[in-house]
Amino acid sequence: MRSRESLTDFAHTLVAWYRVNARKLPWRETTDPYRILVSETMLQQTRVETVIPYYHRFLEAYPDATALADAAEDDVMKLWEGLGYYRRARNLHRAMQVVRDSYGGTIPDDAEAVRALPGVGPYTAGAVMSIAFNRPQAAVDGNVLRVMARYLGIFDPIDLPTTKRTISSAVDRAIHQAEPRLFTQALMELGALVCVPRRPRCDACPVAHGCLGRQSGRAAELPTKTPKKARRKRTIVALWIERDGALLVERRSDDGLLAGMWQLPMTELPDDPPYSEGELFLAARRRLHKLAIGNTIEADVLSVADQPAVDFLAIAEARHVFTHLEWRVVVLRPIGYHQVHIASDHGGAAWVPIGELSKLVWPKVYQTLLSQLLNSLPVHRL
DNA sequence: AACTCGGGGTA
DNA sequence: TACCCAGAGTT
Repeated sequence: MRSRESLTDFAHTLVAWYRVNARKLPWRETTDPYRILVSETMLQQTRVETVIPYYHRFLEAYPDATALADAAEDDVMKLWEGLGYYRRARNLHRAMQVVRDSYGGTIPDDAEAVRALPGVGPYTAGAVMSIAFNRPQAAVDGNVLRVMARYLGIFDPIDLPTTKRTISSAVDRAIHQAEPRLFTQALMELGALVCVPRRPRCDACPVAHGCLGRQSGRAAELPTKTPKKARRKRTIVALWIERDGALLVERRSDDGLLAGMWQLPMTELPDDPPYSEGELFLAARRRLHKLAIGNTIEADVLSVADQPAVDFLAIAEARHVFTHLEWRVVVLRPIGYHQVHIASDHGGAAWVPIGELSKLVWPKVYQTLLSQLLNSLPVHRL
């Protein structure tokens, strides 16, 4: 481990570099802990350029903690739509309700209280404490893990808790040697601009002289990570059922993937692809059957779900890659019967006028499919 | 310690 | 493709 002297030099050099090279970012115009927390939450696993427009819209709608606490969850989700990791939005909403109810609407200058808020982990707590309150508490994100693994010459995988602790304690010591607010951002800024994942720009690095990774000649190989499992693939059969200018849609479960968001009525096929067209149609027929149970329609057609009396037309297809999962979504439109009488209270589905679809919160893959289908298809009648 | 949870930019 | 991004929560 490094001596206090070298950590002091490291901290001072880094901050001096940051004062000259810092990017101008919206959340650097303030030290309001609420705004810092909003930005840090949005920035979790998300790039700066992606966050900026969301940050502006969100703070315009909810300028302070109480405004967010008082908002309806669906409205909060609508502003988060497309940003991903939607649990972040629910947790931030709940966190501000705690702040409203327990702290009078002001985020407390208290590390334990901040860390206890929903959605606030070790990194975000450190970021809020150091950036907003200028307290010497380490904020260790992916940038910092990479920078420190290289600077300290750590070849152990950075995703291991023990490695994270080693780096975190080094940063905890270093942050005392400089102004915390600047040091935290300087370390991340170095990772974003100079000590980048591939081909680090060591020639432009202010602390290259003390970097063990560079001295070993293997800086670009760092950090190491444990190998991860391959993504599994799934096939989704979704139904396009339109009637009188309304579309049949359904809401996802309140927990799990894309919790509470809207989608076309669908079934996720149980196994890995590939599936034949016949298997897709069979799954679609079964889903349609569930939607139609208890209704007057086509009892003769749908009562025997496995009989191919209803046919389908594939009208759209999209692939979507999640972190641990890959979807192929096939949209099928039933043909071969005249009318569908499906009440909104069957199978969890609801009829929504096409003009009002945009009021709902949609996962990206369904946004893509809907815009394709609503723009390209002629108005079709069932 | 492993797994879940989005979406997009980049080589 | 594969990796990575201002990670947190659950099991």
